[in-house]
Amino acid sequence: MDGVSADTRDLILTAARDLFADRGFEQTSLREIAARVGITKAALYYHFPSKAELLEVLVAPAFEGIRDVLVEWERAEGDIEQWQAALERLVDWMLDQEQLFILIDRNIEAIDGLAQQSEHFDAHRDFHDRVARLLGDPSRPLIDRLRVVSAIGAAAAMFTLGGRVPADADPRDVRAALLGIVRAVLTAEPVPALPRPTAPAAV
Amino acid sequence: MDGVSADTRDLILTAARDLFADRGFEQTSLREIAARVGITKAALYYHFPSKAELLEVLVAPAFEGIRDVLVEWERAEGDIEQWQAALERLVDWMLDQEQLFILIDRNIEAIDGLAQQSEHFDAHRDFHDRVARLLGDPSRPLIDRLRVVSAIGAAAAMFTLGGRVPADADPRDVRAALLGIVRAVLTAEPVPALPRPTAPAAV
DNA sequence: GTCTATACCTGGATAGAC
DNA sequence: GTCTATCCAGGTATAGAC
Repeated sequence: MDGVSADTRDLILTAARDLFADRGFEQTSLREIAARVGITKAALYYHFPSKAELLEVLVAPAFEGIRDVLVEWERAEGDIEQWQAALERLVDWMLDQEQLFILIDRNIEAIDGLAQQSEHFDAHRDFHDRVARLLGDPSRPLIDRLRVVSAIGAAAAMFTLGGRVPADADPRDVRAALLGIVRAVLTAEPVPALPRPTAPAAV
Repeated sequence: MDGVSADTRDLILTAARDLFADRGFEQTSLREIAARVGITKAALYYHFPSKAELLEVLVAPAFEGIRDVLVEWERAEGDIEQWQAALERLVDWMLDQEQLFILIDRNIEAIDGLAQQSEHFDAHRDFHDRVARLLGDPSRPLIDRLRVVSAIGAAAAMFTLGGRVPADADPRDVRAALLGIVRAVLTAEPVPALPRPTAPAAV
């Protein structure tokens, strides 16, 4: 049979994922993708109606994964243990889908822009809306809002700032460290105004 | 007199900053910038040699500010109080330069891409190098590396995920919360392997 | 059903007139 | 210091070969 023969559509998706993750969505031309697959630029349009939809097909599953976590946050108002559990799943998912997550982070601006115009990218819009709603919800204590948002940022920072998991580290240790950090953020207390002697040097 | 008359170069920079922050670098055409200033697209090229350099002039001071914080991290190996002090300056700087920071975060992918090709964007490359070096340094405990990187991610998450400071919040409360979160991350301990995320962990 | 050839439009960039 | 004219690359779209 042809169970092994990756069809053109899959080859296109693979080439696009690698190029988008490497040099970014905007910096990747359809000509490059077509060349890597071995077809012409126009042939892409038989398989995908636009460059944007190519990106969406790649990232949609990821945002659906994050959405599930956020939905639980909303359900579990103020319950830190529930949040911690949801964050744990997010951390595991990030470690699992490392490549995909890097792609999303690198191209978050492109995804943002496309989501505003396109009728697609529903999952992304949904994610963005939920975060904004959470952050701006006056019915919750400010510290709780910042705890949740900062916990996501802390968990993702390794990817957003560093790019990848340190090669010399045991993945289990990384997981343990990230979970500990997440828990610390979720239970963090505001610091009363500290008079720091060091003058905040202006930029 | 022309003391008040902002010259064309300043008008271009202002228009570019607003447009880049609003719809993003790639999505903003030189035509739009020129139109907002009231000149033609080609006229921009008298003031700036390329679209990329326009962006660099805008963001360079910011990366120099971050670099100073990172330099201190490297100096203060393992000294959490030193890191906390550096992070405090970073938080204050973010809250001060909110608009600029949002611009950078929105366009980090474009900046990344341009920094790879251009001989400019030195400050950005330097920042990126230092984070990667810190994260991959086997001579430091893994937990310390992740603490520092995650602390930056936690502090910046409000901007990277939410977009801006909640309108209803007192800036001093936001600062106190962020500093508390940063401190919690810097002192976070790894969580021993938990068998089940849903287990009612007693804390 | 799959792909090539080709044309169109927008956007970044340059040259040269004024 | 600003403009017109022009070029080239890239995303988009269609017609038609196989």
